[in-house]
Amino acid sequence: MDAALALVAAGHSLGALSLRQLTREVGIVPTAFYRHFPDMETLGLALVAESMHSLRQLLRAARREDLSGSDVIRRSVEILVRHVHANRLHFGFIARERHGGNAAVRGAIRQELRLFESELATDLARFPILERWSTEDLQMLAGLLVNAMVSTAESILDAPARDSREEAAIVATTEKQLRLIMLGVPHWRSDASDRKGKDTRAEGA
Amino acid sequence: MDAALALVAAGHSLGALSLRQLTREVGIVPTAFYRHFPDMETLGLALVAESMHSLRQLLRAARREDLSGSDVIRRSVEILVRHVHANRLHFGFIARERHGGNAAVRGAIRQELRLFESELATDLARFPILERWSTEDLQMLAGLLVNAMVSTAESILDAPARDSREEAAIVATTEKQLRLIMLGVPHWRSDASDRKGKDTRAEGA
DNA sequence: AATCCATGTGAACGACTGTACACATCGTAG
DNA sequence: CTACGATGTGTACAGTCGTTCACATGGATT
Repeated sequence: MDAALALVAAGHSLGALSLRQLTREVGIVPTAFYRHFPDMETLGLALVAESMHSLRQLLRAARREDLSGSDVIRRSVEILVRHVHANRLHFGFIARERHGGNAAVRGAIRQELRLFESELATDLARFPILERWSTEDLQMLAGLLVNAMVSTAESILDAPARDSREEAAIVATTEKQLRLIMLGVPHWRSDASDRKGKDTRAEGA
Repeated sequence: MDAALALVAAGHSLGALSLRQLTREVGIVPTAFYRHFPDMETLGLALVAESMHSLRQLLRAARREDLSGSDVIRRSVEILVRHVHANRLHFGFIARERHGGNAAVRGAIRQELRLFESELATDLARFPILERWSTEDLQMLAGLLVNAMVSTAESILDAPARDSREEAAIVATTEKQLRLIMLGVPHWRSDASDRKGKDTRAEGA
């Protein structure tokens, strides 16, 4: 599995990765692959599971820290960046295969990401400002945040080298974006979402 | 190029697409490929250019409509959805290859997307609420919006069928997210972004 | 009418691919 | 000590791959 992650990080998508290449990298003979997985697809699913474990640890790390201060955003992003670097291969794999190749792998990633959003949503519910938010709205917010998170992670991974100036710029922009999102939170009214029908459908009383 | 788009949409990433497969789909002999492109990579770059043209037309369509009303968001998302469906293959190609395979193709897409963000930023500048925003802040906002846009497009493309209930849910969530972002805009103060250094660096006067 | 250029063809090559099968090795549980 | 299960090896085969080269064709330019 490590070899597969390394090769995927080196440029191939999982679908373009040949069984023989993989076993060559590991140092075993091609047929030995079948001792461990019946399929490349099965390998892919295993890698999804492993990578998602890394992602969950990100949430757990965030939970451990006390994020109640005024610089929640800065510290959250910092945790994110640290974890992306510590698990480069896992994050890279998810980024690559999220829309890339095999349908089953793609489906697994999508489902896991949805689950991840739900987890984040329940964490968000603990913040005083979000106390009164409905579950759906929390989910919506979580989606927005996960989205920003994933895209930041992808940008960092694409950046040429660690500790580059480019990475600092990415982080700064992400922090700004999160701050802008959070500025809207106190003024949010969920029911405004149903107003879009007000022109076409009369609403009595 | 159409055949390549079709095959990529059918599941292969561009890197996993074989020259022979492609020419088989077109109905010509493998060697005839070289009459048009020296490389698969070159084909990829051509497809990036073509697909980006579709994206730009999205902006142009948005400019044509008068978006000054109170339901800017709803109508913008509607334009997006319409264009995604009208150019399924192009959007799908970009989504797939953005983090997928060939490094050159990936680089081209990233660069073009940055350009696209800049275009959107200058369009945003025309809105009265954003009149006084700095260029960088506009770029930041544009990045956030493009991000949401791209991710919405990807979700729509992954949704099972057109006109599905799933798609309606995606659209609704996206509209909510955009509305939340826009709620923050009136309260934005750019200089707050530099406050993060206030602990470590003394700021006189 | 003669010529050229763009496009497509066909055969051929050596390299790589996935997978089947019989066999080797070796740590460990009985 | 023996037997077994897990893991790896070697050989083999038929299919696909990218790329080469000489050749065909047919519409447009002269």
